[in-house]
Amino acid sequence: MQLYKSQTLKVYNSLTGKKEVFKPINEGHIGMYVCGPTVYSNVHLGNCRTFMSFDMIFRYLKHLGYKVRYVRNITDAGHLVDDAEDGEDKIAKKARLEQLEPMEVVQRYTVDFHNILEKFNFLPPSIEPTATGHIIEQIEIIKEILDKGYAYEINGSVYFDVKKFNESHDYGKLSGRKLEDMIANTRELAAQDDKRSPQDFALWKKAEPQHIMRWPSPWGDGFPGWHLECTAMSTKYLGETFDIHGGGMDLKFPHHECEIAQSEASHGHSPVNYWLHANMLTLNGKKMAKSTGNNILPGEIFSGENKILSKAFSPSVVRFFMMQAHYTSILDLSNDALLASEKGYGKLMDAIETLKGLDTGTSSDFQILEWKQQCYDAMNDDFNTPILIANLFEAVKHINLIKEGKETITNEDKELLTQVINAFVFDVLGLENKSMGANDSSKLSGVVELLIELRNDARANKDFATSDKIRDQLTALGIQLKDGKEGTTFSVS
RNA sequence: GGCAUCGUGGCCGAGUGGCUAGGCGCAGCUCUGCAAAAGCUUGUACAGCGGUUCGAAUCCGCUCGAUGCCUCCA
Repeated sequence: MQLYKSQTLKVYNSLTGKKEVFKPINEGHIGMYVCGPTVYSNVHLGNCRTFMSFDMIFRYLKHLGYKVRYVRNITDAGHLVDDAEDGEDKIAKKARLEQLEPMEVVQRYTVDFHNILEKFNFLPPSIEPTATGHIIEQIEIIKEILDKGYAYEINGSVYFDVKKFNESHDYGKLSGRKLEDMIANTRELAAQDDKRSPQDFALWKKAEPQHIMRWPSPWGDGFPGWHLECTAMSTKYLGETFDIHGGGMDLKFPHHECEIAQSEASHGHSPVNYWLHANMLTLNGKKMAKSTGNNILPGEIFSGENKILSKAFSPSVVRFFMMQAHYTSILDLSNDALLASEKGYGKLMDAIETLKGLDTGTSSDFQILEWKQQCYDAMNDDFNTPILIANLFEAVKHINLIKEGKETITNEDKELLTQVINAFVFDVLGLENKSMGANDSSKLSGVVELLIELRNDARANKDFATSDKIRDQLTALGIQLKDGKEGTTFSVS
């Protein structure tokens, strides 16, 4: 039997503002769409957090036995740099600045994006479609919206008529905005453009002669509006209504609001049952911004080449750090916080190593089944990874007590514990055991075992000068010796 | 200016109308030749001011502060 039949998953739906029992449209199957990156520069860490949250969600849904089609797009066209006047595409602008073909920019940063995600141990999505690969689908949707009367064409561009749409639909229901308020608060300096009202947004933009990214359309050469690709691609691969749509909080308005409007206008019904929004990452309590220098790239964390952190941190440690916070909370990254996570991560991994070699007995002091359900309860409560991790540390405590001979565990329970802990740590949280222990390279392991033996001989002879020299020099090399009841083990940092 | 979210102990970060979150750090103890590791024990909280309640950090109001959105943005 699939796990989802016995576990009740609840998710926080941004659309209703409530935690709701999750029920897919087709039993056993889930369609999930997440807004991916615009590939005009290196992915920054905040981006990674959002995608990591949905990677974890994807992993847990799969763990529960669902068949998930996870679509995460690559935006390689369509996002405007400024509003009306030059109408220049972000990608095109970067291409001009770097003297590259637009697709060269796209390729470079797509590769960077994939590299970083791989380091973070992301699962690849089921489909990773690009905006430029779906121009035809986007044009089709524009036609439908025009046919239904919710858009107008002017000077080779097509705009979505928000006011008209709002007469029969609720524009703003996701972000809790009222069109009247938006109109009242419109800034004065709205530049000259063809829009009937500032709230309207472009479905198709006419390309000026110098604009290098352009496609033919019924309205002339141009390029698609910046919200349309997600509607086109989610509809194509997941259908007109699908289960989960995710993205960063900052996309709630206007991006996701516009997606809803486009879908409702063209298809006549709401596109998504559960809207999930991942929250922002701040750096030292402030928002990340290139302009202020309060910014860090994932690669700079892994290499340690940055001015913000005292040392390098591995992708797994960063992942563990992010999993220690709930995905809907703002998370603040700082040196102290990463340092603390690194220690905790090491403790967890050490315990998983210890578990392998644990002696078993005739009874268990640790109620594994009860604990196991607590782990599921945590994840079922809107993917509460911090609580899951707290539960994992409960297990760590027992593992260490058993190792010290203060508690016992049966063989059967040990196997169950191993299975559950591996499932949650590696499959669901997506952590990797990069801190090698004795299972690392056998040569290193052999050498350290030899040194441990020599040290123990020295200790037996009360030659503490020699034994301390071995221990201290190994420590200096990053190899920590751990004396226990059952002998000495080591870990490499 | 408008909308939204949030404000927890030395740091990070869960949660909740009355019952230990957890990690890191600090202190004491056990173990150790000494340490480290591990275990045990302990302290320091719920932004401020009012209100609802038998009882609120948890609900309501106000104030202050932070973050996000309102223009592309995970």
